[in-house]
Amino acid sequence: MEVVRPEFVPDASLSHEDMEALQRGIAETAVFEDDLPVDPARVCGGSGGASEPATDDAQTSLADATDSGDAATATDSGVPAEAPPLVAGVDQAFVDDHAVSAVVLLRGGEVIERVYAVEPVEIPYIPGLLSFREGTAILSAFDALSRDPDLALVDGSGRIHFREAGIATHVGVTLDLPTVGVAKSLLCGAPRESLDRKLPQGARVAIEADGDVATAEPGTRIGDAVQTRQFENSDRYVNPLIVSPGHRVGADTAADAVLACAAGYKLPEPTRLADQYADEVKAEVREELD
DNA sequence: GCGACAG
DNA sequence: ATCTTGTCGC
Repeated sequence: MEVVRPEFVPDASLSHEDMEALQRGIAETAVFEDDLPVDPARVCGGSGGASEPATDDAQTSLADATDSGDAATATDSGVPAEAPPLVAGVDQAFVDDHAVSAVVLLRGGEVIERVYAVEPVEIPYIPGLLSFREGTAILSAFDALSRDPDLALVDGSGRIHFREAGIATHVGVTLDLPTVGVAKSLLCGAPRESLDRKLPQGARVAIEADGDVATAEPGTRIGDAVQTRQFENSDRYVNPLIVSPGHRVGADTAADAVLACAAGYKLPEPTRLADQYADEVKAEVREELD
């Protein structure tokens, strides 16, 4: 798919000041409410999501996958059955000075396409400016994708960001694609309840803007901590994921989508499979580098 | 000056 | 993110 807003394409040669200015523009353009082409409740596996105590039923097929032919959508029973939404997962891996961005596209829990791109990284990791380091590789991978996803889950923050323009928001606005940010730790903002305790699977704790979020009124809900997985018979516990709207998705739907895509692992399937694919590609790309 | 910070 | 053994839980 292609870039819809060229003015927001991440440019690593900008000064930090200009990068921040660009982020403010991105945040003003971003839509933090539902504006999806599909029913958010059906985003992933045809069945439910993770709300059930993890029995080891469908552990999902190992992704090797070439793909499938296109099955027609038409049904001959009375009502036209809509095909499940196309959900993409995005994640990166690094090899020396190169970023490997992987995008895995799923429909009803099935992998239908996988693409990747390798781009040299121009700048170091700087909290708050992550998209300027990884954005080029991500857009390059999306350019190789043959169809447009209905929704994409991106590793990292979306609205939970100092200027409400995390990597999920940056990518979403640039492509005008509905996105959700899925991070493993909190960049900024304040949980309304302590996260240092064992939360039950399916639980959500709102994250609100605090003084670190320069563009939002303190108290604004900018995302949630979401418990996609939890141990049953143990004193140990799994930390929640930090989920936030990227673009064209509200906080409730962002959390709904992540929980709907959870299949027994902490990470939702799209992101988990993209993470796995990025590692595979990394191993191969590792050699063809001088 | 100090703290604090996705991947 | 990346470098890694063992350990725990399901």
